[in-house]
Amino acid sequence: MSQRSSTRLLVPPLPHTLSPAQQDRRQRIITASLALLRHQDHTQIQMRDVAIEAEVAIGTVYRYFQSKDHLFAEALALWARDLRRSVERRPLRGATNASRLSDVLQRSMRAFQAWPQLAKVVMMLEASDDTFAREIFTRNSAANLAVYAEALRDLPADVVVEVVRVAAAVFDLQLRRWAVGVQSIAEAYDRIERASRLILEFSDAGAATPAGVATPAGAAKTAGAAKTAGAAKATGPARNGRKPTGGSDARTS
Amino acid sequence: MSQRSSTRLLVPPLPHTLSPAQQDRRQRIITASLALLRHQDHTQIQMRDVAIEAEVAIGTVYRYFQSKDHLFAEALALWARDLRRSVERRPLRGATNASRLSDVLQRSMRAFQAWPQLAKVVMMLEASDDTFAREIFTRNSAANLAVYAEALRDLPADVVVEVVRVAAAVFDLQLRRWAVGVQSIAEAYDRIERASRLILEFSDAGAATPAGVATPAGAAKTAGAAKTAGAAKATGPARNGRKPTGGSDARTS
DNA sequence: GAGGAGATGAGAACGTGATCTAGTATTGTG
DNA sequence: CACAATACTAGATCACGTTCTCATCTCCTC
Repeated sequence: MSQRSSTRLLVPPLPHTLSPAQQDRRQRIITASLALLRHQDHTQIQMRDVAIEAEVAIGTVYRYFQSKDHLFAEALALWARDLRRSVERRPLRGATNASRLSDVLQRSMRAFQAWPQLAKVVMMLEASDDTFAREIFTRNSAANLAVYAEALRDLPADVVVEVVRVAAAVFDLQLRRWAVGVQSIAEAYDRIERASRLILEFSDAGAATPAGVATPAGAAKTAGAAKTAGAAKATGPARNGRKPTGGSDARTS
Repeated sequence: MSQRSSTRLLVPPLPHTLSPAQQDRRQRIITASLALLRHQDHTQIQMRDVAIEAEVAIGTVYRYFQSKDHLFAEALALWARDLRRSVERRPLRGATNASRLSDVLQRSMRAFQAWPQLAKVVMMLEASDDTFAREIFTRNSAANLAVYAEALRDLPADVVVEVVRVAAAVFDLQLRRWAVGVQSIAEAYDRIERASRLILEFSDAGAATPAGVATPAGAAKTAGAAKTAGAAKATGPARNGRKPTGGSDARTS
């Protein structure tokens, strides 16, 4: 949390309980934060900046959002919802589970590549203590798992669950390493492909996988694949209208 | 970083360039932060508290450490170095790569279980912008990879690299989910075991692995394994004196 | 021993997330 | 329409990481 121990008694209202004018005001604040995020990291955006951009008082920002973390969690969620529509227009590529999994992960990575400031927001939210921010972030993460699962076919449900968990872990780590500058975006793509193959090696053994785990030629091919992966991070509801898996995780906290 | 844009010209000196009195003072600050971390989260520890505990002025704390993040990165590193000695006294358990990998990961998890505040420190450091903190944290992460690699036998070097990267990603995610309360410690152990088996399924197919990927009995066994895993997170130099793998990653930033 | 350079101490000051205050505007109810 | 309740505004204030200031101490050199 922040510098002043929390004594505020009024919690942010649930969005659906707001009047139309309030919903508009709340949304304006979120879009203002995204607009500012286009030009600078969240660490450089002050809440007073957001208030000015949204044309509300600073107290109004805190009326709707518990904290800066909470606000940026909603901003990330808004971005993710918008991106769902675009990713639904592009079917996953690949003849094997590994290649399709790699494809969806690399699309997600590519979306962040286009807006690196959001990667830093993810980092922040992963470490956030704010319970409102955490809820929103957890829902997003669960939606990610559902989308990753759609890349997998002909596997038992329990195996799918495990695979997408490992895949999500890999993605998080690669995103982080890129976001903090420890590795290049090309390396991130490469590692995603390699890990996808490793994780699903048992399931794709019978498929026509031309490259092994660690061939230099494979690395070059990966860079090419990254170029052709055009969609964004798929974080929305499953395409069949299924509930996001893991959604109950957020409810237990 | 923090509330005041950084204008300080004097960077923290490298520890080995300090006089004996200064090294003692610096170390006192680090141990003071660890002592305070025994009773509260790092978010509740103020730098003035650390200064008082270490019996130095607040300016002296900032003489040796760039930021609060930097200080707690060194505190974590000190803890990790101490724990190397204890993990070196216990050979890894298991007849297969998956079981040995699971063992070392679960030992690491157990060390955090004994001191949960440190898990929150890891979360913070993963998102930290402070370059000094980042360097120390990156070195630690690289040392982790080296230790995980020692659990793997009879695998090509490039496969080992890939496996330990995925394993580290899984560990990070499980640690985080437990630290923020999204899952229990038992679940974290369980997921570590499952992921280890999944990742290494291709290599352990010929070994005598009695449990499948998702048996309830396996889950119960995992809890037992956690009880017997007594050592801490092995983060130090490789036992054979080998250089930590991935160490060059930190040098490139 | 004297003097200078560097380090440390004590505490003030700065900056930004977050909370509070007093006045004004809007909405809901009788 | 009048009044009460609620919401918003503008800006002051608080808290803690961080930086700065001035006085004092320690160490080194001549």
